[in-house]
Amino acid sequence: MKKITTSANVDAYDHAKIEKKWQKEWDDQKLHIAKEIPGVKKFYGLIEFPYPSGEGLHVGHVRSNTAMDIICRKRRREGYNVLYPIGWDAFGLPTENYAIKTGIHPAIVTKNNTAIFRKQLKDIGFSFDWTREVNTSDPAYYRWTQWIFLQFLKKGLAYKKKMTINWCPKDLIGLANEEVINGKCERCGTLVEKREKEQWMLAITKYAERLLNDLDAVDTSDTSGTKKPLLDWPEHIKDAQKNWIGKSEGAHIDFRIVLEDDKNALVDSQKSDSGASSTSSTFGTYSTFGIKVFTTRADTLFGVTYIVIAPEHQLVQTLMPSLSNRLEVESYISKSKIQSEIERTNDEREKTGINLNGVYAINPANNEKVPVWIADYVLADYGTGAVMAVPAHDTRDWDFAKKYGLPIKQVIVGDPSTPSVRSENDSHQKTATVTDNTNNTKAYCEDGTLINSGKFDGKDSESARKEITKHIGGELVTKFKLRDWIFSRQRYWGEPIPVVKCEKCAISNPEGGGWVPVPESDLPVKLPEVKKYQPTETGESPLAAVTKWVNTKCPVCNGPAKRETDTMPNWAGSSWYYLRYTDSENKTAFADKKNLEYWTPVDWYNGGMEHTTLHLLYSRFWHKFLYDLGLVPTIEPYTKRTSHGLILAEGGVKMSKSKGNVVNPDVIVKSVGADTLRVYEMFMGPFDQAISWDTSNIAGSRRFLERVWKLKNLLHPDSSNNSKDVERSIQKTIKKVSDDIENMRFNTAISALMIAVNEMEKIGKISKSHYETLLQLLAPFAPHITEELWSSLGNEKSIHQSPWPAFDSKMAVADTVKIIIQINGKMRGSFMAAAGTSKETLQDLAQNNAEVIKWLKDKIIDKVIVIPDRLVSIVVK
RNA sequence: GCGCGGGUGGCGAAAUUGGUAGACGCGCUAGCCUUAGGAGCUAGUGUCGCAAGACAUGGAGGUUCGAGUCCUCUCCCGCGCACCA
Repeated sequence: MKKITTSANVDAYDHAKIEKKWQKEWDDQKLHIAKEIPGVKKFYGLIEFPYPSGEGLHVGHVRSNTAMDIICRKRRREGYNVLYPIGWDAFGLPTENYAIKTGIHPAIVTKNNTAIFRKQLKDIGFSFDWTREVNTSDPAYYRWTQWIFLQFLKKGLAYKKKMTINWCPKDLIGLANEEVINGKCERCGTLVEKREKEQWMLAITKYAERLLNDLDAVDTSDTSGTKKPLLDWPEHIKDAQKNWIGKSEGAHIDFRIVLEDDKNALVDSQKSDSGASSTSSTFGTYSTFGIKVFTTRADTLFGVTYIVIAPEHQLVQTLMPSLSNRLEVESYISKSKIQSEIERTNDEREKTGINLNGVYAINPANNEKVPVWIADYVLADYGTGAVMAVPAHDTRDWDFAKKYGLPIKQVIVGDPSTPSVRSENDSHQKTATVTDNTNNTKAYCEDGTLINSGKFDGKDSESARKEITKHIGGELVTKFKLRDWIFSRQRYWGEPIPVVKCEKCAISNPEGGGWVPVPESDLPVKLPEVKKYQPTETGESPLAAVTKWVNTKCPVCNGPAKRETDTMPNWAGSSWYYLRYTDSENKTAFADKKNLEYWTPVDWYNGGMEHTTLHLLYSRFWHKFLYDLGLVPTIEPYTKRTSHGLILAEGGVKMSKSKGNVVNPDVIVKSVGADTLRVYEMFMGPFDQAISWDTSNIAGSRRFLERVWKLKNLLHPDSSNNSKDVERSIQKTIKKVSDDIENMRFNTAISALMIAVNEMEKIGKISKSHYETLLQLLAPFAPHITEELWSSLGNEKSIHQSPWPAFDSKMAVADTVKIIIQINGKMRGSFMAAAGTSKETLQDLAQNNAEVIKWLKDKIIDKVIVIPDRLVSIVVK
């Protein structure tokens, strides 16, 4: 028969063979190894290095890695010297937990897992520079993580502090605030508890202002005169960081505390044996025995009807002896202490509190005497741990006042031009003793005009804030939600914190608490072998059991000392890995200055939204710190940041081992090839949006590549008969694919390539040069098949070293255009016209168009709008 | 509650400055080719309608010759933060 199956088989697209062949070839040619070449423009593309979990590579890794791979491949062909490195964020709990279960050393587990990841990544053909691979759990790497910690210590930015931490009773680990989600452990979902523990802290709050301001900094190195932002980040990522840092401008205002005895007489606090210091007993003068509140609404000061302080506030203990309801107060405090985080943050929960009987505060604005309450809706660790309550203008205070029958006093009215929340005659009531002088059903929280505020009546909120603060001797201050970073973990599989505790030094130098840094020359402090990885109930690291390791000599006094057994959180190693990539083998510094100057900052960093407030903020902090020490040349680490959307399982749920819906990329690579997998993941939908995996759609991507493969059968030796149309369509494709890659609109880039292939198939013959251009555009997406076809066309050098196709705008201009005819806004016809046809001619052609005439019959033309090269819009009556 | 994203065919989605809504792909339908096909090729495929045509981008208004796109109000979904004074 006419069977051509054999010859077809010979010619079939054999992805397995092709992909293996070229991966080896590229390796042999060292095609993707980056070298510092002074004078040649560089591009540093970065992906978040993976945690080598036992589950293997996730299809989500493939999505983000492919995206950056495409960009890097394009940059190389645009003449950039490209660094696209890879490594392992290898410290972490899952590995340690696995070690606990199996007894296998985490280092072994890590080694096995990275080997699997490495093979998986190589099989997909990413153009990583594998010679710069880093591993955060490698002593040669964490030596420098420890070294950076010592610099923090030296500058006083690392300190140990006893504090209440979030404790996960399941993982037996302390958590950073950032790792607690809705009162639960981020990793295992267990309710966290509060524990008192000495913790190493990093003073990230010292950098809060700069971390915030530099988000909107202007690039001063750009001398072109345009004010280019320093960070090319999408606004939503900047917003997320800004919200997290949480700057608010407000004022500290002092309220004097007075105590009232049984006879309702005011007694100065000095007379009580509270131990508080007071310099005056005269009503109306300033007393140091007072309470400082933080407020952003000093304009509402005249509306204060009570003061609330956090149960943990020191003043409560000071006042305790003077309280008549001492037992109740004590019981409230102990109750709120054991309250779990989840209860405290539940928004359904009603506010509770208790009055401190006999304790009053004097409003510095009007000398009014208001009661003092404690309530756990006031946070001890924000602001001053005390607030002035203005129920008329704050929702929380409103709720609380309504519940406990506290007075509500309105002092702000809305702009009269906008609907007011209150009636006219209310504004003339000026009484300090009303229980509720508003007719409102909720707090009015907007800015407005002041009333009931003495000489400030009629002022607007904004100016009143400053004036009132000044008037009563308050202080304008700035607060941040950001807290210092809890840097200790009581676990094994992390970087040991390189300090020792020396009792002798603690006596001679009490400032440092006896903590002595390990000399830099003694780094790294290596993790010792342990028998058991199990963390302890007491909250001590498993390292504490290794007495031989723990007992050491003090580097200062040579006396007996004990090593710190806490380790660093896994955010430590990832806070500076992008710097190590520039010089991964360096043994004398974390990276050579010359290399840092050449490669940094990272030009483009893609990663997940989930790292916006943790990793991204932490690493910016470390980078700025190193910049201050003169160790890195730029104030920001990442010039451009983008984020990818998650890949969900079919049905829109998260992929997880337990649900059994995890897609293994190996299986796809084996059955349809890495190129198909790459094309599919780029085509599946908008890159920055979450999307569900859909196996049935992979066939379309495979089909597309097969059609590209078969196009070679349409090669025509005579390229002279290429019509201008074909040329134009190629140019359009160059433009579209180039632009789309820059904007990470990979789905439409592939769609444009599909359109080009469809057109070529339809025409039935293609010239070599057009085919080559198509392959060149497709090459970043599908590097193997394009390389094979490119080479079969007789090219000796790799397609990935060929220049990126140049867009020729002249060739792309069409000489005839389609003109749309609209009648009363509805499309009624169209016609072809030469590009640049005059308005008059177009109108004429439109009105005489056969399809249009019937619509114009018996109608009067009211108006005609002509958009040249586009449309003619006719309005008829 | 606040912040950030989204709502367009059966499905994933396209749509420069407002200018043919649904490109591209999946799926589906019919036909061709095959011993066969989860292969390939051709044609079709928003909804209603025989058709002419009408109606269609979460909903309601508005601006405009013209709105998925701009304005006002509103509903729903996802993510983040969450008593931050």
